[in-house]
Amino acid sequence: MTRAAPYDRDKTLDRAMQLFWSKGYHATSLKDLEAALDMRPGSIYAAFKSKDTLFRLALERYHARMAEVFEEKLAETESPLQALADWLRLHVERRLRDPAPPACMLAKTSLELADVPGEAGAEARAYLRRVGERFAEVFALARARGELPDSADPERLARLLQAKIMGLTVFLQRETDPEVLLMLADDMAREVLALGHAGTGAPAEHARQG
Amino acid sequence: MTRAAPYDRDKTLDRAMQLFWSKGYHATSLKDLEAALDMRPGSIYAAFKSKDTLFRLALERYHARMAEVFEEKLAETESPLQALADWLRLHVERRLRDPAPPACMLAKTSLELADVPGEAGAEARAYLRRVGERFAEVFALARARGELPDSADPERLARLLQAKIMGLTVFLQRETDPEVLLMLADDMAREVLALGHAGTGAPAEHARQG
DNA sequence: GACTCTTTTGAGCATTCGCTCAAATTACGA
DNA sequence: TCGTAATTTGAGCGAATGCTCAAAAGAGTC
Repeated sequence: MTRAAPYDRDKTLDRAMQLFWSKGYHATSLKDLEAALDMRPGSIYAAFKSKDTLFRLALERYHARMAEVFEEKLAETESPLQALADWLRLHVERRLRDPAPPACMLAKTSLELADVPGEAGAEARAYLRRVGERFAEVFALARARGELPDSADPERLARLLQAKIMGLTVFLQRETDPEVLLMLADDMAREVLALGHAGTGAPAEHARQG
Repeated sequence: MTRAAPYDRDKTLDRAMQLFWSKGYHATSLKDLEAALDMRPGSIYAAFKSKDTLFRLALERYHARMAEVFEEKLAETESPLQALADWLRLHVERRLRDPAPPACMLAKTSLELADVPGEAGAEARAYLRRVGERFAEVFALARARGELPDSADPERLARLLQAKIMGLTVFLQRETDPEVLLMLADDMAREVLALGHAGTGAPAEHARQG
């Protein structure tokens, strides 16, 4: 090796992720990327091959970051159900503090690149599927610990939760009042915790197996 | 007047809506529109002024269509709560039958045009706000009829419901199994109906006022 | 300092973008 | 049948798009 790349690949990918996350794939031009990464076109293509590839690296990074925060919360909380509820609230609190885009990048991409040829849209949907599977594992764990009735269907609960979360992040885009948003996250968190109180034959017995 | 336009403006707008709905704003080129509307660029600009204007007309149309179906269901059902639940299921059933794009065009647009200058994104968010207000009216009606406890907060319930619906439509994009989707709609419908059984001091007392 | 290998540079490619406008076409009244 | 005004046409505009590549610049070895 005779010359090291002067840029920090990690920070560069972070900036690309931030930009793509906020503007989406199509609305982000190479001029935008050149400015954000402080690199000239040739360097960008030498380092990342194409706009498409760079976008997919940004997607992968986004997924990894989100999973990291989630697993952290899960590890530090006794009850899996409580961890899900806490994470929901934490998610909104973070978005109120950070200048990060409010909506989920995976959901955004899945929608933007729905009928557009290319792998990026399908890739985003694959990541979403993995997130859903992880939620199902957590619900299964909760059931094994007796937090959920035996009749509970982890996959079904996971889909319901994931749909709610994606809806929450879409909602974050149109609403800015912190109080309202925290209330919404709280309502969803309560619905998760209420699953634990069910199985008594009482109300809120949605999402049973079969 | 000496020459009538040969095209049917209503059908033309429908086709434009379908195209924008499915591909989004940026991924839809004028070439695509020319083909879908069977019009040459000059005619399109004479009739609709610009791509942006045409897109906003498509948005308006989408909102009107959705509102129409909703109001119809509401009018034909005794209980407002039941109407909401039925409409939720109806929505998914329709998407399974029709070849229409699965995701809500308003949510899609709100996300795609989040950080992009222009009015279209804000307009989509304004329509979403109107939908939310309508939901709140329906919940208020349910409360007035005694279907909900006096302590219920219609606006809060409306936000929760709307977030769930948007999440549902995002979910529709990644999942295609009809059984799974109907199950999900059913779970959400049940959560709406469960609100009616609350107020007994039992579980599922989320979304109270204050 | 000269040589080598790697990386950056940026002018500029081909293509596509949204859009315009002078000319051709059409349907009506006289 | 003709004149007229509204409408359609499509070649093509200027600008922007994603991207390339020959040349320049830098970091290491001797």
